[in-house]
Amino acid sequence: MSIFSKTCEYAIRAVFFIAHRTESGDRVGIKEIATGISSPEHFLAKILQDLSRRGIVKSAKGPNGGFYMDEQTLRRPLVDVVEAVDGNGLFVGCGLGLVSCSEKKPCPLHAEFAVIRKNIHQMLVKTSIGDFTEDLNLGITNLKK
Amino acid sequence: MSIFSKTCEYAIRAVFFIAHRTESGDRVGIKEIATGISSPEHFLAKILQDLSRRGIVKSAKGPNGGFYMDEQTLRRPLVDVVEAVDGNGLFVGCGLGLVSCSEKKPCPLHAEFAVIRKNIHQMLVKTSIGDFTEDLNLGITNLKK
DNA sequence: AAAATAAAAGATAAAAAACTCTTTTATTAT
DNA sequence: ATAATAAAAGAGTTTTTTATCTTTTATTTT
Repeated sequence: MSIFSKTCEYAIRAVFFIAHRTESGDRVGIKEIATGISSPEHFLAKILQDLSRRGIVKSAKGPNGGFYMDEQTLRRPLVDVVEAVDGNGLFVGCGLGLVSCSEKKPCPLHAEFAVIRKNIHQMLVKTSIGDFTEDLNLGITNLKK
Repeated sequence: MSIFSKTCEYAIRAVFFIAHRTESGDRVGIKEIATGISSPEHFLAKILQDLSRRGIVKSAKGPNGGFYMDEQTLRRPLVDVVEAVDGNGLFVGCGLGLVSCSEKKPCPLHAEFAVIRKNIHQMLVKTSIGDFTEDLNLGITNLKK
């Protein structure tokens, strides 16, 4: 198990990649993104179609088409990407899978999980898609394999 | 997505239940555990077989048989249960799924995830299976549905 | 020894997640 | 208008996870 689903990992890596490649305003094709983040091309295509429908990335068909981002999408918090793909199960909901778990009727790990869930949520709310472009440009960080 | 797999959620709930029901030293059957934690009986049986092989729970066949725990297993940290079922992917490994991600060649969220992973790990190391028995006995916490 | 009990083991089935391939639609450039 | 390009959409397949059912093995009680 990892924190995010595979789909969500690809989604986050893809939006980082697009942000980093479209600062100048131009577009980047699915093939280039897929190789750039080491993901299966057609599977990623499905994911980006979905993110596009939800307005998290922009896309254009035809020659010189591809995926890109505008100032507004670059400022969207990471939590928007995660929620679009994996839903909010990571932030709400019981760590032990109990639907009835609540402050009143808590599971044994309720308090412990509250802290962890809050940490994850805050991290994803504080960070925006565009925040990571500079380090990628500088080669400090990396999205491949 | 939730933090743990369904299997792991059942496993944790089951060990809590067994700990809580076997303080007095007696054994509890798979049927009783399954209804006590709202899990599918045969699926849970598989999980407990595995935990039993790994020494995380004890079991005995035949009349008056069932699952139980001794002092030693009650003191084992929760992380042992999680690692037995879900592996250590939650504590080690990259949040974005990059196998090559490291301090030297980090993914963009490397630092952010380091904190979260450490939180989760510490929580699971600090808490033991037996730590939750009292609250369950008092009816403060709950393992059903 | 025989019957009853309960976990272990084996074999299968259903559902969800991950992944692939093909066709269609929109856009641009010639 | 035509050809070329690239995403969108549709229709699968494969793998993993979750779940069920049946048979076997070990243990206890009578």
